Amino acid sequence: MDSPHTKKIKKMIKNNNIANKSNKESKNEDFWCEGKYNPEIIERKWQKYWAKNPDNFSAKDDSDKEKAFILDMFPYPSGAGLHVGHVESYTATDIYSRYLRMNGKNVLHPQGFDAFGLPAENYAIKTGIHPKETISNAVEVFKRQIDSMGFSYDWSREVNSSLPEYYKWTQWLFLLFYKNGLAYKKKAKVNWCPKCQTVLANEQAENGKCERCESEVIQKDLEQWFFKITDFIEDKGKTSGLLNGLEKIDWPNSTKLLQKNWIGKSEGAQFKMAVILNEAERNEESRKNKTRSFANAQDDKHFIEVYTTRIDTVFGMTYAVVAPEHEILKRVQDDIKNLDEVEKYINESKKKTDLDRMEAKVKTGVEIKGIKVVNPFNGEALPLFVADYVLSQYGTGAVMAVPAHDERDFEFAKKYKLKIKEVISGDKKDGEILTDDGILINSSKYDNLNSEEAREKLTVWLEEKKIGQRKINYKLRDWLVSRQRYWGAPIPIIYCEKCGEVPVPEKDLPVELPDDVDFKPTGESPLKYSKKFQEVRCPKCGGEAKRESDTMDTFVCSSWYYLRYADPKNEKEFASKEKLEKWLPVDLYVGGAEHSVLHLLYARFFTKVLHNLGYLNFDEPFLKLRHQGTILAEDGTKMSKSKGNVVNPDDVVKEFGADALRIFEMFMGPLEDMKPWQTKGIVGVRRFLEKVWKMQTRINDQGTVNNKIQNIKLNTLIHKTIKKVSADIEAMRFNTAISALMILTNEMEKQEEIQITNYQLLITLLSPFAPHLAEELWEKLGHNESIFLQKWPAHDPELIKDEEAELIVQVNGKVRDKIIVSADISEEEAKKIAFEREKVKIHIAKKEIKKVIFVKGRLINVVI
RNA sequence: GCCUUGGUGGCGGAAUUGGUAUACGCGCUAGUCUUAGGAACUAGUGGGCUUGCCCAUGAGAGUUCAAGUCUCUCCCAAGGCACCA
Repeated sequence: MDSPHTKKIKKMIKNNNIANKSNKESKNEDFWCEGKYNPEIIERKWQKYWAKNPDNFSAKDDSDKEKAFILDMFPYPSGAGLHVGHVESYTATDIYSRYLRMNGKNVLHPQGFDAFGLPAENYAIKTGIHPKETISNAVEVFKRQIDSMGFSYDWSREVNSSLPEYYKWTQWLFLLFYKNGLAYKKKAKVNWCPKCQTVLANEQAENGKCERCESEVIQKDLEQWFFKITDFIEDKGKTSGLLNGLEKIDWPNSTKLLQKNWIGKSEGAQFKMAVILNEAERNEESRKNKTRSFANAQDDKHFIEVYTTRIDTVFGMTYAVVAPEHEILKRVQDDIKNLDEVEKYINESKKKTDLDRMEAKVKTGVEIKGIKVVNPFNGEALPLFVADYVLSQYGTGAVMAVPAHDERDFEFAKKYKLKIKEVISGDKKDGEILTDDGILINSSKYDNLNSEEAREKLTVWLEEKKIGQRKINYKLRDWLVSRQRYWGAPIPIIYCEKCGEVPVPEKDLPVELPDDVDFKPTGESPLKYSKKFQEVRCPKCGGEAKRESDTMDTFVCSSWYYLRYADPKNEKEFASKEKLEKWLPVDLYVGGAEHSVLHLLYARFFTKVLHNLGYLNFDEPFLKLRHQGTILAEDGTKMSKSKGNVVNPDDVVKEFGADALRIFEMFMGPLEDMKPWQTKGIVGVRRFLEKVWKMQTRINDQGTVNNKIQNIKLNTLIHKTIKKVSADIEAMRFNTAISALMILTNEMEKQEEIQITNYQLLITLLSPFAPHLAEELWEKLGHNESIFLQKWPAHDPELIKDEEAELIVQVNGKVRDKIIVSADISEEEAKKIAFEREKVKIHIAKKEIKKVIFVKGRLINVVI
């Protein structure tokens, strides 16, 4: 089979097998390049070439071609270097970008670094090395590693969130929010370590203990900066809200749902309940009068407000509960008979962190003696409790308790032996309560209504009596953006004794981070210790003033970076309107699912604010979003440094080549799936590349065709492959695209001679996946111009039509035979042929044929 | 507890509107290549037996000429939320 020439080449390859890693390159470089696929050499060669010809990949501000903005989530440059997970998503966007460019699109495909954040600061505390240095070293490593993968980023647009020329605009945006009432200061509960005298992030205060000194963390009210994200939950002006906006973007449903749940919209009713303070008022007559008249009472000592989504169960209320922080407790404290007990409970609750409260499995509470509340619907006087299973921050901080139809109330009522009154009938299991909707019972004139109808009527009643109304609540709170940390963008505010809170004038931006900061934990925001930084003149009155010493949450920096790529060097604006209009919004965004909520929600919020203020002409930043699935270690567990099972891309590139690694990561499975690494699996991909490489020795460039029939079949396959690979790349099904390329390669390999045009098509189809190999082979075929300046091939619809088809013959749905027929065979003809087949005859035997089902070109099913 | 996504050979995974289950790759088996070697080549590879038939897509039922795909019940795994009234 093999020609003498091929045999000779094979022998050469054999004698110099690639497993031999000893460095023989120097001996005879020409020979090596000729005979053997050596990714180490060709990858370096083409990376150099691409670096010298950045125009091949760069985004053109002045081009008329249709734009496409393909974005990766910019990485945090950690000291650990690039991870195989980075490689996975970057390869996906690189393939997509290269494909789009070859299809004539003007592609913006930038990369940058999310360089502020805790790890570098903690490292500085430990080692004394300045975060600036740590980060710049890590960035260098990342860039080298990224380039070694052959990713076609437009480095001329690189951003780094820790550089003053970037965070100047983060600060500018803060001031924009501030001036528009969207950034404000208020007291907020924070985790506070009394020994370190500092605020701790939630993750530093796990289990209520300080990460550093192990002492008990307490909750402390401190002045903190917030962004008013809750203003943008619903549509605002021309801007769609964070909820509605989700409907028009192409994101994974699970991610949209996560955001929805995080926002946590709930629709219900809020109403007032009269508070009875003493025995005298509990007399039947006065209570009734109270019920009817309290709505007009100006003295709010006399009622509490509760929120519920289940007003249909209101007749089942047997008690009410307020959170320990509820203000009613102070207002009525003179009337509380067991004040000592109540105060003790409140104080204990205050000590608990939110985490403790949530983790407490047993509900606790204390009845407030001497006080009753009145259910306005039936005038019943009910006991009032204080219990920390009711959250002060949500709703009104007070709830009506319906133990018959709410799990939490049921649990509490069982423990304190409170009445349980059923008011909804429906199916329920023994020993359990009914929490679903049903038909109302024991609810006076509302009996026999279903829950939904009842909710409507009861709410209307509340509104008519002016004691309540419809109410929508959200779980989402405003975004706390201030951090008592060094390595972040300083908040551009100055405090003057005379003028108070003064924003830093725009001309004075950026407020630069001082270098002369001691990182050792002193207990306060490190910026407080830089005199140079702290002591300033008030921009308004020129008097002595102090700078805000808090920095911004790193999520602020990452909420707008995608906008900066449009105009990364602009010194006058965060980006010019013209360039924003040219490049934004992002057409495809790829990154980890761990950002489903915070980063992606904050970025959407920023976009909506800027749209509302007229800076942007769109209100959703990322039109299409996909997540890359986690790559697990070979044993199916998560890769982690401590387990020592982390795969370093550098090692893989060294052993198998960047092209092999790229293709392998795409071939492992669907992009979004979690999948385990298999070092052996990469061997198959490498073999595939070798096969493509070796085919160059059997090229027929004379245009003669030896086997016409074979050639027609191959042509069909080639055009089918063009169609499939194109469709798969567009749908980001890279695994099946590669599989199709393998099938084509295997088929071409069987040919005695390979037509040069076919080989060129194969290489072109492969080029986005294995860019180095493709460039090298393309050059060897005598082309002077980069393969990436070629047009992506189009398939010929005429050529993908099969002449013949394999018709499946079934009897009663079971496959009994397969026949090769002409693809457009008619039902009559197919029947005729099928009934003549021995295998069919046997199965039909003498039975009567009831029905024949025919699917054109596919199958014929005989039903007996 | 609630929500979401999944469960297909020894492994990673394919499978259009329901229409050949296991494509492609790994691994494995046998063989080939004038030393050896495999990250080379060739062929085979879901299971069972009576060798042309039966059984197989987490389990069980249902709809259909036909189910991995649709419907219901249950089991398991991963991820998210978690006292939000």
